[in-house]
Amino acid sequence: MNPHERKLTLSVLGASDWLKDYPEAMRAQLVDEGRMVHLGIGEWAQAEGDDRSGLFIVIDGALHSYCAAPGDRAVMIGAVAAGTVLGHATRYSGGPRLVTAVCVEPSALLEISEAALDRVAARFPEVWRAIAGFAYAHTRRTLRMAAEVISLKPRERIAARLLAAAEGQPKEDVPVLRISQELLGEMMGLTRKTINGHLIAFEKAGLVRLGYGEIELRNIPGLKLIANSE
Amino acid sequence: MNPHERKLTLSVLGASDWLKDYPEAMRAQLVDEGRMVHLGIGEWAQAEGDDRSGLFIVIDGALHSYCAAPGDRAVMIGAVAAGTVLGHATRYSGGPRLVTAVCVEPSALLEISEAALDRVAARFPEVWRAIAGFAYAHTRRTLRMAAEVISLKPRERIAARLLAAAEGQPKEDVPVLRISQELLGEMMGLTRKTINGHLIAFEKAGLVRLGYGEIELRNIPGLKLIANSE
DNA sequence: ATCAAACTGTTACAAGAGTTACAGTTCGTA
DNA sequence: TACGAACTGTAACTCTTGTAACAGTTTGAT
Repeated sequence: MNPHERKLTLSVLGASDWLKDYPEAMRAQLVDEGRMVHLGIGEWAQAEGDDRSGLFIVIDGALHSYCAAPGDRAVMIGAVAAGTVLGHATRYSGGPRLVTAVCVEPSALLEISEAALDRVAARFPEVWRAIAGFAYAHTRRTLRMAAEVISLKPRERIAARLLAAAEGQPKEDVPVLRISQELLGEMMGLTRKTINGHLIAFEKAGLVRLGYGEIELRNIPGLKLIANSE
Repeated sequence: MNPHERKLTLSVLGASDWLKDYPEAMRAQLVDEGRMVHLGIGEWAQAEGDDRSGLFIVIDGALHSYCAAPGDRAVMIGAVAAGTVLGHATRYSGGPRLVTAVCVEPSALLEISEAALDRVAARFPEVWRAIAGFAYAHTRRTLRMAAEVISLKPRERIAARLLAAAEGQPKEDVPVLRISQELLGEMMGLTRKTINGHLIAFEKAGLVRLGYGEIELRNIPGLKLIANSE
C-alpha cells in the first residue's frame, strides 16, 4: 500500500463511527494487517469464499448492497459509502452471506481477514467491542427499515426513505439524493410508476424538486409530517 | 438467586447459540454479575433508563417485541423465547431503544448491566465477541424479514413467515404455530381479513389446517413453493 | 352451567397499487 | 452533431388490499 493510500485509509477509519473512539494504534494495526482491494464498476465484493471471509471497510467509492429473498430475488438494501463496514466475520454469522455488494463506482476496500482480526485482537481485545458496535448499528438500521416497510403505506414509506437516505449524506441545507426513481422503487418494493406518482405529488406540494437522476429535499419538516401520516 | 434458579439460568446460557462455545467460567460470571428480574404478564422489559441499560437474557417465559415506527406506531417484530437476548448495550447503540418487549407469560430475565459486562470483560475479553455474535444473528434475522416484506406479495409473505416461525420451533413432523391470525397480521402489516383469506385458501389447498389460535403446517414443501411464488 | 372475552368466518364497497405500453427528456459518447 | 442508453412523465385497465360491520365459534373463568 502506498503512503498516500495508507494515509487516506487511516483518515477514513479515524472518522468512522465505529472506530473513532478507539486507539490510533489499533486503527494503524488494522490497516497494516489489512489488504487493499480495488474493484471496478459492476464487480462484486462479497463475503463468501475462504480467503475473503473477513470484513471489508469501504475506503473510497460507492457500492449497492443487495439481499437475497425467497424465490431467487434480490432486494436492494441500500447504498454503501466510505467508512461503512461490509461483509462479516463468518465465524459468527456463519452460513450464507447476508448481503451482496456491487460496485457502482470504482472503489477501494480494506479487506481484513479473520486471521488478521485475530492478530489485532491479540494486542487489542477491544477490537471485538468495536465490531459489536457496528453490528449493533447495522441491526438498528435494518430493524428500522423493516418496521417502516411493515407499518407504513407506500406514500409514507417513500417520505420516510427519502429522509433516511438524506441522513447518511453530508449535511447541507438542501440535501440532494442522487438516485433514480427506478432504483428507489427497487429498494422499496414498489414500481417506478408508484414512486413517480407520489414524487410528483410531493413536488406539487413543494416538498421536493425532481431532476434527472436526483431528488432535492426542499422541505424536511413537511416530509416528516407525511412519513408520520399526520 | 436461589440454587435452583441459578442452575436453570446456567443451563439456558449453556444451550444458547451465542454463548455455548464460550468457557463455562464466563457464563458463570455472567450469571453471578447479573440480577434476576421477574415480570408478570403485561409488564415491560425495556432497555431504557439508567440502571436498566444493559442486556436482558430471557431465562423463562415468553415476550413479544415491538419496534417503534414513524408516526408513533408500534410494529410487532416477533416472539421472544428462552435463550434470547433482549435490549442492548446502550454505549453502542445509544439513542432510543430498539425494541420494546412485553411479557405475555410470567417471565424471568437475567439482567446484566453495562458495569457488570465491563467486569466480565476484564477477565474474559471474548465476551465482546460473544456479543458481536448475537448482534450478527439479530441483523441476519432482521435483514431477512425486511427483504421478505419488500420483495414478496402478501400471499407469498404469509407462507414465508409461517415457515420462518416454524423454524424456531422444536422439530416435529407437523409443526403447530400457536398464534392468532390477528397477531400474525399485526406482525406482517396486513389486516386480519387479508391473512384470513389467504389462510383459508391454503387450507383448501391442503397446505395448512386452521384451529382456534393455532395453525398446523401440513405441507412444508408446498408452502415453500408459494413463498418462492413458483 | 353460564357468561364474557377472544378468535374466526363472511359481506360489500372504496381506494390504491400493479401491469403494460408508449412518448418525451437528459446525458454521455462516438 | 448525432446517436443510443438511461431516465422521467402519462394513460387505461385489472386485481388486491383496506375498511367497517356483523354473525358464529371456541375458550376459560365465575
